[in-house]
Amino acid sequence: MSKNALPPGIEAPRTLDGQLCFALYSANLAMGKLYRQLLADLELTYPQYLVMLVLWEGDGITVSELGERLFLDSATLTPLLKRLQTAGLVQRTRGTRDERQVIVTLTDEGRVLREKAGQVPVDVFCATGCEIDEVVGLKSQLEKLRAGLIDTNNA
Amino acid sequence: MSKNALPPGIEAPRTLDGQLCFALYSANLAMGKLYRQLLADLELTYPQYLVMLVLWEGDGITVSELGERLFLDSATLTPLLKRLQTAGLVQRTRGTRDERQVIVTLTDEGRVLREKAGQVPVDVFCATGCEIDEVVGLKSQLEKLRAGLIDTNNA
DNA sequence: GGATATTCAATTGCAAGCGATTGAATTGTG
DNA sequence: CACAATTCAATCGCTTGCAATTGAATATCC
Repeated sequence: MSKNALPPGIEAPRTLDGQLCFALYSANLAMGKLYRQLLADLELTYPQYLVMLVLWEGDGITVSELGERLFLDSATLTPLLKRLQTAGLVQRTRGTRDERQVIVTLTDEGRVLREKAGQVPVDVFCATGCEIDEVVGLKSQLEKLRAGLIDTNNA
Repeated sequence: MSKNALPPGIEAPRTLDGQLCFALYSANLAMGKLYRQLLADLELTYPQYLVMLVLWEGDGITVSELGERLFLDSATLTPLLKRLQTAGLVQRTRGTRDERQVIVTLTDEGRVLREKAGQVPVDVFCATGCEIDEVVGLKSQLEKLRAGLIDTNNA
């Protein structure tokens, strides 16, 4: 059962540019391209940067916990974390209490990288060409959308 | 030169959840998962569906034109179009006037699929859990963001 | 305790997405 | 006309992202 219906007289869009999904899809692609440039110096990809953001907030967490934060699963995270480990930014150790778990920890090098990454959010904000209020509002609208979509997916 | 700076006293966010990029990234992932479900019957992936949307608006266009609409390049589109061709939805023919170009045309089967896809946008709207006004506003905000980002990328 | 179910990370196979390059066709310029 | 520059699609190599499965460790239930 859907929460809401289209109001009478309103037609669902049939064109690419009429769709919310495409605005979301293409804005996300554009954001990814921006980050690729900004992260080139750090030798991080965009998803790798998101993982590092979580770890900079607090490391020593499991792959599952990382996945819950990022809405990703082990099929995506395991190879990504191996690459971060190869890059020397992260350590992966089996949990002692529960040997099924893998605990992800920052290396010193990984911690140091945080400083180098400090300018990235500022540069991103500048690149948006939006006012701060717009960015804040857009973020919360996207979070609401995400919540609605996830809610529907699990219904 | 950036269009705007952070207002004094406002700090750039350092957390994952403080970032616009992550809201965008994760909302886009959630949207992709929804579309995967909705498109399963049609045996289309999400990007393939976007390509079909363009072609349903008007086919007989080149790979480049498709790429301009979708903000994708041939490295992404060529393999995708080959899969659509294998699926019998699309024809690819070298241009006669300019043999560098490849013209993408719908097959009858591809045209028929349009009807089956008619319910998708309605279902997506329902799944958002948002009001129509919110969706419309969010779409235009995302388009503005996209424009700003692309503008910056090409600066 | 022992069988069963669940949880966790890893793996496989596939489809994007893109930087970089290639080769062919066309355009532009002298 | 000839030759350089440009355009176009295709290709290569790499990194996501995910459904489905696997195997090991743990939890649950009788």
